[in-house]
Amino acid sequence: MLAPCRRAGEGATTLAMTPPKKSPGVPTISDVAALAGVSRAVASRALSSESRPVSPEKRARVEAAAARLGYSPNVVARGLSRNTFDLVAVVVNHIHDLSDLDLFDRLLSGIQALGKQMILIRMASAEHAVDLVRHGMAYHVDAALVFSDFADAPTIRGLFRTDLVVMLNGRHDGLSPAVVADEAPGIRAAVADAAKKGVKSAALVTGRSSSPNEQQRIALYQAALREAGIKLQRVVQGDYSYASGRAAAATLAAETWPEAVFCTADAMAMGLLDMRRTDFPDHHPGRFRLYGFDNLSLVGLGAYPIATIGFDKAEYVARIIDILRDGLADPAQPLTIPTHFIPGTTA
Amino acid sequence: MLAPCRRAGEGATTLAMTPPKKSPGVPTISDVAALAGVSRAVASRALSSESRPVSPEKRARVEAAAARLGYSPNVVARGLSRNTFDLVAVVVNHIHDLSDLDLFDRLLSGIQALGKQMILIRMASAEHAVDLVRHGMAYHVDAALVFSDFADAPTIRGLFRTDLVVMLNGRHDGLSPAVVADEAPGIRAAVADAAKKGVKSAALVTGRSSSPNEQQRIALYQAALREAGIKLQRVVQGDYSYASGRAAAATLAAETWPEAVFCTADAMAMGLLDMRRTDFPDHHPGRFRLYGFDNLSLVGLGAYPIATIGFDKAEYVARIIDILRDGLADPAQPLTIPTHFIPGTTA
DNA sequence: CTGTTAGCGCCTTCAC
DNA sequence: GTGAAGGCGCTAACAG
Repeated sequence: MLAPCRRAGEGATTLAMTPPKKSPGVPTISDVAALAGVSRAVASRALSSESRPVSPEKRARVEAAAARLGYSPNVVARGLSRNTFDLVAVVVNHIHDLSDLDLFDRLLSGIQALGKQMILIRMASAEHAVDLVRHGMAYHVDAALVFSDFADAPTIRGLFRTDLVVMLNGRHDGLSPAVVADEAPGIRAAVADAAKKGVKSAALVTGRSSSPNEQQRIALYQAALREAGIKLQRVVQGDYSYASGRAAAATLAAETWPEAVFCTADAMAMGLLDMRRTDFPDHHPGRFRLYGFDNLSLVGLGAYPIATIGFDKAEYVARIIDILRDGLADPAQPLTIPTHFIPGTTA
Repeated sequence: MLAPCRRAGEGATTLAMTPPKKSPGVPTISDVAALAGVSRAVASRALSSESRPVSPEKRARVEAAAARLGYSPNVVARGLSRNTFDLVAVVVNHIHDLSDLDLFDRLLSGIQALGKQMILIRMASAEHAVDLVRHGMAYHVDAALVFSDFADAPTIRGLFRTDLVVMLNGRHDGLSPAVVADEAPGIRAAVADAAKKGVKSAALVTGRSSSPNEQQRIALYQAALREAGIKLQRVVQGDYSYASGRAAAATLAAETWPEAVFCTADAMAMGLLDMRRTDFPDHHPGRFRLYGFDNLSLVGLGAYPIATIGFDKAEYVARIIDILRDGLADPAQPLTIPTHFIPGTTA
């Protein structure tokens, strides 16, 4: 199976043994040109919305012919000569990198609005990726959007045939454009909120601290807490997952529960809260403030009474699309999206 | 921006004005053949893991040359002549059709394991779709997996150049293969579970009842409830969303709360439960059984104390991949995946 | 303005 | 076994 697609001069029913030349198959530009009584070049120009001028009458004839034949250009053949395919690769480590379907959906429709199509690459490991990309259409994309924190910019640039890679994983060198969240304002605001509510002691639940991204985030929390006079009594390491949030709850419960818990991911905050609920099903949880990070849509809907930190997803996607369309004047300077504090329903 | 990708004989730095002929650009098979001292045809055969025999020594020379040059075939050119691109389109109405990232992730890695790449199409409207698909690489895919309930099989077949479309949206005609969940066993088991626990009255929260899929599901619930002697005291219509679950809770709260609530989507059950929690924050919710549908991974993790109905996602994806690889012997008969009842932590 | 001619890079007969 | 030659469908370059 996975039969090749129908080609020119080849009907859907592949019963003909005769050299398929004029079968009622997919029409080519030659068919259009012949029907319109012009040369292939003129037909091509008339249809390609090109700058080159074509006489109105011929253009009309060509368009009529194309419509009558139901012609649509073979983008592969076009690609081979124009050397562009209107494809954008989205590279993820794991699909969950696109932590939020909302974001993903916006991105997809933005790319389509640009007249491009999205090809999705799951990059499980670096070596695997080379084969994967080199032997597939992905190699020929016009741009690559990198969410996977797996590879750095040079690696990715070497992997695709395009030079336009947009780093969205925090790992930018000065050469490829990047969009990053400015986490400082959101974190400061969250900590300030806690301080305002009289919190004196807190715990921090982190992700894999190996990533430079996460290290910086942790540093921001530490600085903000110090500044606000809140004692950071415990740091627990998780891995951004719901399950690791549950584990963190167990760890924290072994000591005095802090007045506030900051998690560097909403999923961890959710797990932590659910674990508390499970542990004390009939007992109203002791008053503590819970802060997440990411602004997952589920949290925004009020499913979990936690406060969170996030950026405007629409703006984030808009910046990415801008870069795709116009490039970035100065790739040395990553584009920055500010984060905000989002008070929860019952933070 | 969105500059065309580098092509053969074209270095990354586009400073040369000379006709790029032997620049240190992307190597072609001609370069390999020249370096190996053989003809292009031999090089092609040696590299294409073809059945045609090539003398071992020449093969070795070709392989060495390819390795030294870092040659990788241009899949576009190959596609143009072989007429297949190892691309699989995944058609969604809205990205949320892939209700679960787990499922999506499995699918993506399954497709990649097949040596194919996934191109993602968001089909907002039918007319829009034609242009979108026809003018992009998507038109040339080897297969299309249709999750969007937007279009029926004939429409989709007319949209792509391939005849292999796999209907995963429940809208199968007899011509294209389809994979559907057999919802009866899961629903019967869920209702039986309620009956066993002494439930006498229940409500049903449904999705858009316009879809034939949903209508059948509703009928299955009705039949099972009747059979189990449980009175269906109320049917509330939602739209599968978390928000509509909250709304349903409000509607139900206006009357006597039923002993059990069955929702045709986990997201609705989650919303319904959270709404109850919000309404009675300090009050242990009256004893009622809550049943969802979909087996979202969040539910499986224990985040929500609801029972649910679902199928084995690994098996589901495996069936799809099977079809991609081998086709389906009898497309008239949709492939069926049984659903199971999954008792919740505190159903 | 238009038509002719060469490719794009690969695969595939078909002769040798 | 091997190589030369002719497409695949379209577009860019070059004449008219």
